[in-house]
Amino acid sequence: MNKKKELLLKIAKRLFTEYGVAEVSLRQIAAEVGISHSNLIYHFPSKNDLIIALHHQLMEKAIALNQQVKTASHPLEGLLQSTQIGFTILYEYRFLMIDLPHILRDNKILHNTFLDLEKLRADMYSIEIQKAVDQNLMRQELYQGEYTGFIEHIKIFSDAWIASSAIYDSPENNNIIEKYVKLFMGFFYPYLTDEGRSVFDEVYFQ
Amino acid sequence: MNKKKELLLKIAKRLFTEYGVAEVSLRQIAAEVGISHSNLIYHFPSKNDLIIALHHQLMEKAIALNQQVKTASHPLEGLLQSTQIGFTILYEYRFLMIDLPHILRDNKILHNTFLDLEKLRADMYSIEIQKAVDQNLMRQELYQGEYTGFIEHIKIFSDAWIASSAIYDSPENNNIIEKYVKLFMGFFYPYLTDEGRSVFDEVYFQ
DNA sequence: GTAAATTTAGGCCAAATGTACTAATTATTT
DNA sequence: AAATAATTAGTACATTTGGCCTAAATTTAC
Repeated sequence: MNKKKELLLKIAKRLFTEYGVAEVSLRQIAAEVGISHSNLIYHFPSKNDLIIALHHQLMEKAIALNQQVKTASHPLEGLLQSTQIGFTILYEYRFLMIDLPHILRDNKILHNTFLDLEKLRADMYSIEIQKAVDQNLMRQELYQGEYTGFIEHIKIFSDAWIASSAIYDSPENNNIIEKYVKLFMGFFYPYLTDEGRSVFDEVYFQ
Repeated sequence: MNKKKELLLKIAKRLFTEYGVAEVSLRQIAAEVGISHSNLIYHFPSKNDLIIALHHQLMEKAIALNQQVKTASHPLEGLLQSTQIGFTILYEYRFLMIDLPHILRDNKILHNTFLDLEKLRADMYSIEIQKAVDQNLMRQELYQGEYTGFIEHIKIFSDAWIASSAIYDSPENNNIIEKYVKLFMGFFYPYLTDEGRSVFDEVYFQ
């Protein structure tokens, strides 16, 4: 990736975050960077190309950082670590999540990427929960399909917390990520066993 | 409310739902109705006025329908009923929730309305949960603030399920509302007492 | 050092949009 | 019936935006 392109993406990301994807034009971005409209188009022919490139950046960072988190002692610890990392990176690219339906509506490729990712996430959660059940950290299902529903809950939350934050949280608040990581982890608490709870408290409250 | 205005709102709602708020212009709406662009502007000077009027419709319907649900025998039954009603009405106006951040970004009035509504909802949930705890249908908190977090979970879900559905559900699926009402009710299950669970099963599975 | 490729800028165009103004038509009131 | 108010249509204008083409400038390759 070019230095120049990285600069363009950085500024595009800032403007998208500040004003929303729909409200920012290629001309505005070019003006902000200090280059001509044509020049920006030379590098990124359309707004969609910028968005795809930024999404690509996000994925690269997420993959790179998550490979550093493999030595968790418990499923719950790994979960907390990857949640913190994931939420932090995602927040940097929050314009994607804030305008997600709008972006995916006119971007079939990205939409399909999201559908694929959703399946991966569901599998990942499913495996982690199974591990936690096996280690007697989480209880058995109370009814058939309970954890399937639970996974739906946390998937929707993972997609939605940024948009929710954009609506309800004060922009001055600088504990946003911490707040939503905590809320996310709170999803698990009622499903934990007594043992799970003591492990959880230990991991989570240092 | 005028017959004419109602027609305009109906068609605007359809177009917003189908193509997204940002992608529909006043000229398109006018063309679809079969009136001149100027005429539409006479009734609704801007897109925002249409959105505010539609939101007003939504609130009127929600208030009217919820007044018919006062005779629930349990908090859980009332919760289920008002959830079903609320989700059904909201789904009719789903364009509002799908493009929510975008809409609220350039609509301070509606944004403040949402912030106020959020507080009302939180209080309502808080009261219902307290009732359920008092009636031994839901358990006590396991830790200080557990139900505060829980209310955050269900508020975010309530705001987000429509956008999530727009992204992940097949448009042919016609059990969408049922699916998300079920998911919503599933949030409560792990917090129920044994008694709460038997009541819940009875209410929910007829 | 020269040729080729890459990058950059400027201008032009067509389409769309919001806005405003005027005139005509229709409905309502008196 | 006449006057007044409400509704509707037409038009024109400024702005913005995405696309496209050409030429200049800069970098890279040979």
